[in-house]
Amino acid sequence: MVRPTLKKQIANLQEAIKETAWKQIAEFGAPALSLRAIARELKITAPAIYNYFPDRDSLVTALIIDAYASFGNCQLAARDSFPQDQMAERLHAIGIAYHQWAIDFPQRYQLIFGTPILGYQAPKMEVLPTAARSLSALVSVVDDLRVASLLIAENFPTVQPEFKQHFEIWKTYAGDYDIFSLSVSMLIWSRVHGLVSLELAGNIPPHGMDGAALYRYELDLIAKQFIKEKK
Amino acid sequence: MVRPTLKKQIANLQEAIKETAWKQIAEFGAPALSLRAIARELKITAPAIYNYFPDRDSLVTALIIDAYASFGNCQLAARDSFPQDQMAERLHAIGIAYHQWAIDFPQRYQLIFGTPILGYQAPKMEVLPTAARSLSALVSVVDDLRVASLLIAENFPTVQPEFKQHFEIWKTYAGDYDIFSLSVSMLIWSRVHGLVSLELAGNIPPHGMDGAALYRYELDLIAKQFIKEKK
DNA sequence: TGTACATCAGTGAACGCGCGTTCACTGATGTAC
DNA sequence: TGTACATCAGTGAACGCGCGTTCACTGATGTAC
Repeated sequence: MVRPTLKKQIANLQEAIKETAWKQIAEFGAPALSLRAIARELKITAPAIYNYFPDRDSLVTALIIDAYASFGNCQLAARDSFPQDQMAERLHAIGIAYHQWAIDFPQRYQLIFGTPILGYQAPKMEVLPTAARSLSALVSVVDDLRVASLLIAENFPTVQPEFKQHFEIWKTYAGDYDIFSLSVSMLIWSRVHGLVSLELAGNIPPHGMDGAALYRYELDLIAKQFIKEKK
Repeated sequence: MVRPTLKKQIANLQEAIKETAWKQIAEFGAPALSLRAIARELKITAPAIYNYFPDRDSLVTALIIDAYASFGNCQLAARDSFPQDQMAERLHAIGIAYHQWAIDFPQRYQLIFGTPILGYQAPKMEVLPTAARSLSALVSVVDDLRVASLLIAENFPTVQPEFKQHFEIWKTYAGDYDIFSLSVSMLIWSRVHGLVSLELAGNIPPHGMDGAALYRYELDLIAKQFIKEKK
């Protein structure tokens, strides 16, 4: 045999399809993701993709799950770069890693946390476990802080009963964490997400103000507002 | 004349096109906005739209400018619902109005502050004045607080020179505000935006936790961190 | 080792569809005399 | 008041395009004997 078989020209076509999809999303946006364009770039025909994904939506779902997994691995690795009793350091590491991952993979970030794609509904059962795991790094550290009595609580208004109930629902997905830890985690997440998404959208106005510097500001402010100094 | 003329069946076609466009964006998302679909709904032919907008992109630009204007009017009205010396009340009103506008017009919010549409580049010169005005309500109140020595400054790290330079650029667009006021405004905006965009994307996880309640939490925390109590 | 056969990844043609944009046109409107 | 005419908003046909998905197929692979 002189020429290599067609099959082996691309070792792992399933992975190649996903990689090419990410490239296209980066260039044209997730809503414009096109099976034919992917096939064209991989020099295969479009129907070949159907051997790996039953339809376009299931490819998108696979991309979303991959993105959550990559993000979650990154968060957990950051957390575990400090021992469990250095919670402030862990929280800071998670924060920095969050920003860095978003800057490194803006398309992945937008796909899982940005404006949802209308006309596409992610199947909850498939996506939720990976999504919940990805946020567990943050929640676990906040909960460790609470257990160590290092969370500043006095600033918080009382949790309304109705509000409490919603958190109870969340707990069934995210694990049995304390309500207070969950609400603090949520606020930290939203602050961090706010800056990151403004930066990714180019709204740190205008002309490339230093997003990373502003981000470090905010991490400090978050720590000051929520964490007691260790005695 | 028995039947009305074709012209007068739709009094203001330009406005009707934009309204229909918003409806379609709400349903299918901005990237899927289609001139033919708009025409179909208005019971006109697609080329008729070209009498009002030279191409698809310029329609999108018009929608963006309208959205900024609506948002800006809402912000300024909220600010002016209290006299100039009640700055904390003004700030709170702006915050509440921000959330309410986003909930009332989620598509408009996503269009101007959400994931940018790849393949569409808004013409800066046309959009910037309206965009800058829309954020001026917040910045002006924060600057009033600073002038009255009611902004808490001690928590802030020193502004780096390079960082300062970026703000100088921004000032040429947003007005001649103090650098410190601008950076505080930016942080307030990002916090508020973070919660709102998580809520709009359905990421206040999961199943409709009370976004408005969490939002009021955060407004309180923002006020506590940035505003001194009046003596 | 050599032949017959089942497997199945990838092909190529075809389907019906919607899109933005162009173009020459039509026909009601409103003005000028 | 009545006629001729210019205006111009909206029409309808056509352009070339890309899309997701289906289907019967082909031809290399690897196995069973």
